Amino acid sequence: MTNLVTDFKAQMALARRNQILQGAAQVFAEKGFHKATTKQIAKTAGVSEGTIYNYFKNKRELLFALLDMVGTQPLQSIVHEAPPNDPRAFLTTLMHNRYQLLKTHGPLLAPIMAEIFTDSTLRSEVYDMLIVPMAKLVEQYFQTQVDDKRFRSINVMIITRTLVGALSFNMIFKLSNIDPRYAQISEDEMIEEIVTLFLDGILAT
Amino acid sequence: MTNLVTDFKAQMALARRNQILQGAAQVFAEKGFHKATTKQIAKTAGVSEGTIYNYFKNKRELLFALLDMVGTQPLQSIVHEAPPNDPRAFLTTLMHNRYQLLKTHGPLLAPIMAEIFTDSTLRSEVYDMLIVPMAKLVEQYFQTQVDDKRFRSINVMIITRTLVGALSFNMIFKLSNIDPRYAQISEDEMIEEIVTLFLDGILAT
Amino acid sequence: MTNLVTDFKAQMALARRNQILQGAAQVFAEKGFHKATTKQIAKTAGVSEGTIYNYFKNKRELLFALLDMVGTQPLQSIVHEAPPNDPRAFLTTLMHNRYQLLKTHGPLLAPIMAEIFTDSTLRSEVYDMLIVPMAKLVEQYFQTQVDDKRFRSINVMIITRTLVGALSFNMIFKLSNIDPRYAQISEDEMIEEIVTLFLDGILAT
Amino acid sequence: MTNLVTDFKAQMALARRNQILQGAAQVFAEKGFHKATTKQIAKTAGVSEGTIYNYFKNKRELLFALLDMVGTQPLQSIVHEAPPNDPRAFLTTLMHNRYQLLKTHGPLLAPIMAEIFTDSTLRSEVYDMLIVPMAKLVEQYFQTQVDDKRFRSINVMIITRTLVGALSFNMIFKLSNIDPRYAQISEDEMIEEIVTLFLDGILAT
DNA sequence: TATGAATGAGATTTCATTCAT
DNA sequence: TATGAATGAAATCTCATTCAT
Repeated sequence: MTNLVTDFKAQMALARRNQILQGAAQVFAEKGFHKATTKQIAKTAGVSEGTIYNYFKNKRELLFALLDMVGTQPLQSIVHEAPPNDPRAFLTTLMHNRYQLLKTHGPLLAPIMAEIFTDSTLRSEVYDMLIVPMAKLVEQYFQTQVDDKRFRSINVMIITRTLVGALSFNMIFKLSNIDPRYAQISEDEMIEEIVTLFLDGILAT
Repeated sequence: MTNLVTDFKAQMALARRNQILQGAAQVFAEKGFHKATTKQIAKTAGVSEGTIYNYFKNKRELLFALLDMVGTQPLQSIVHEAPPNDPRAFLTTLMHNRYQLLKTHGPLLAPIMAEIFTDSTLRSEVYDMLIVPMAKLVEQYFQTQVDDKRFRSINVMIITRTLVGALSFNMIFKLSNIDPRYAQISEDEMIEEIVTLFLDGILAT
Repeated sequence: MTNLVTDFKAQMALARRNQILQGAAQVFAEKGFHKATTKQIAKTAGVSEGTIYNYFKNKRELLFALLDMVGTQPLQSIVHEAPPNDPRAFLTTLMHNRYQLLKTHGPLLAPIMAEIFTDSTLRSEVYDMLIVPMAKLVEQYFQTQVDDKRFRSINVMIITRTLVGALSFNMIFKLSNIDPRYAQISEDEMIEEIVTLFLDGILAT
Repeated sequence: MTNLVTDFKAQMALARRNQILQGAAQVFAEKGFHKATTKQIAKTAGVSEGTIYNYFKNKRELLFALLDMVGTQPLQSIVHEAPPNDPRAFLTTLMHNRYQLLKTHGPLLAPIMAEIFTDSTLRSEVYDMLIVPMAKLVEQYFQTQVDDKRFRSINVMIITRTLVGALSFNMIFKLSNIDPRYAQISEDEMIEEIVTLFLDGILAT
């Protein structure tokens, strides 16, 4: 068997794997992890139930595989994209980047988030894959700014979590339809408001 | 049948209802909603499976009932407890209050949170019951401060969600064991750091 | 709840358990363990599939439970029934007893025997439950006879297994329809032939 | 196409067939018939799953084919090898021969035996292939000895089954590890004990 | 002929809910 | 009202077999 054939087969396998993942993503997004049945996933993906198990050990592995898809999102570049001496630009860029990530993968992340509260393995995985990279990046950035006296003395760990939580919460409100008032605010406005808060606080000057 | 007897019966029924809810709370906290079985709940509560269905329509209603228990937490008092002209005191008091709430009900809230991502009814209920009261309170407070020129002009809606998100995220980190560094920070320190951020921002002066 | 009620319930439970075991026995006998489905067993027993699992942890436990039924067969009495000084009577009685056991439980033992070759746990259980008691009894009897000089010096372990094997094999032939010639031989004749072989050997005198 | 080519092809096909059977034998021996998967057999044999079905109609045919391999064991020669007038030599030779057969094919015979209890076709086949040839041979030998007055008058059919059962049972004990005491007895001793029993019985003289 | 991906029927097991006592 | 045995739908996963390449 030549390499060409091998490559072709590998391509096909990858395509089929993705086909299944797409189906799983869709059904998970619609029904959540538990109410999504393998039968439904198979039907949506256009394969038989058995085929799913040729590519994934079990239903849970589908969730992990989907997480991997989301997790492999570039983040490091932000450090270089934004001018290092302009914290406003940095934070703004970072937040837009995360917003786009959630906008893209939001429906998929919901069932993953749901499982997080129950499944400690998944919890660790999400933490290591989605939280840690961002947190580390932001912490380091904050520390640098503190060292350079551009930021006052802060607990970078807490402030970082504060940032992540603040952003996440607002994103969820903006991307969901919970509060209709959010529809009237643009992504830019929302992010600017948060950035300004972090930089200047809310006290009148 | 006299009122006395009726009352006694009602009391018994209420007691039995609570008994069941205690059992459900415990098992939900341990196993999460889906892996909690009614058999297990019945055993933990010390009743039979059938009895559960005399007090609750189905397993899902147990979750809603538990949410009601958590939701009926006093919050309004904070406004009066803290001096209205001292935003730092207000925010600090508020945050401690919420922290205590999560500390008390955290294990029970986890399975509820997990279901939120799947169950839109539950989502609305949690939103109306836990988020809205706090959000409304904080929004009003913020608006007052803005009107009184103590706060600069802000989008109170966004800043409020930012506050809630920031606090929630930090609380989760502190109450879980995800990041060991959080163990070395006291509740007071954590809340102070967040409050200061909100009031002053992070820029060096 | 009075003891009467408890007893009644226990009786019912035992009856239901037996009802299921009867169904399992029948289906196992017809189809063998692997081809017997729980659905079929449930139908035959006249209960729902779920009910089976209220009484037995899994399908395999049905097999073990059936084995227990077969295993609890009296054997010790033989020692006392037969005159101790009459080896011919002892062996004859023993063999008839075992023959009756197999005649009664044969169809049920077949699927158990089949699993023995695959399932080492079952193998041990059958060995301990069916082989060991008989073997021990016979070995002791043989040893006594040797000590009393009624038997020549023999390896009681081997001779015992020889006896068990010899009897088992003949019983299987007699109870199955493999060899039609066996139909023309009575149980008495068969056992007498074997007993005489053991006592006298086959050499012409 | 010449005969040479045809022959070559036939040789290849036979080789491939054997290759598959070797794999099947190994996996059946390890896992038993039911737990052996065609995937595992294919891997062990070094072929693809599909190829198996080019040579065998289904998984069950593999078992039958393996049985054929075991069954084609020479036995007739024994009659000529052992001095006809020396029953002890004859029985001893016969038993050693069967013991070697089981020693060689034992692991493979186990899964076959397991299926016997369920599969009547297999049962007949094993009977015709393994039991009948030996039984017939032994029966004839016994009859001759009876006719020659070297053996007393016996039911050759029963005594033959007795012999086969006696030997089989002891062999299984010796080849398995069920009873550790069997490890301390040599093959020679075991067989001699059985032979002596058959010839002389166990009564003290 | 060889491959191995795809199939899909079918099996075991779980568990929320019902209902006769 | 309390019980808990019975239910049976439904879900996951396995694996012998097929078939396009």
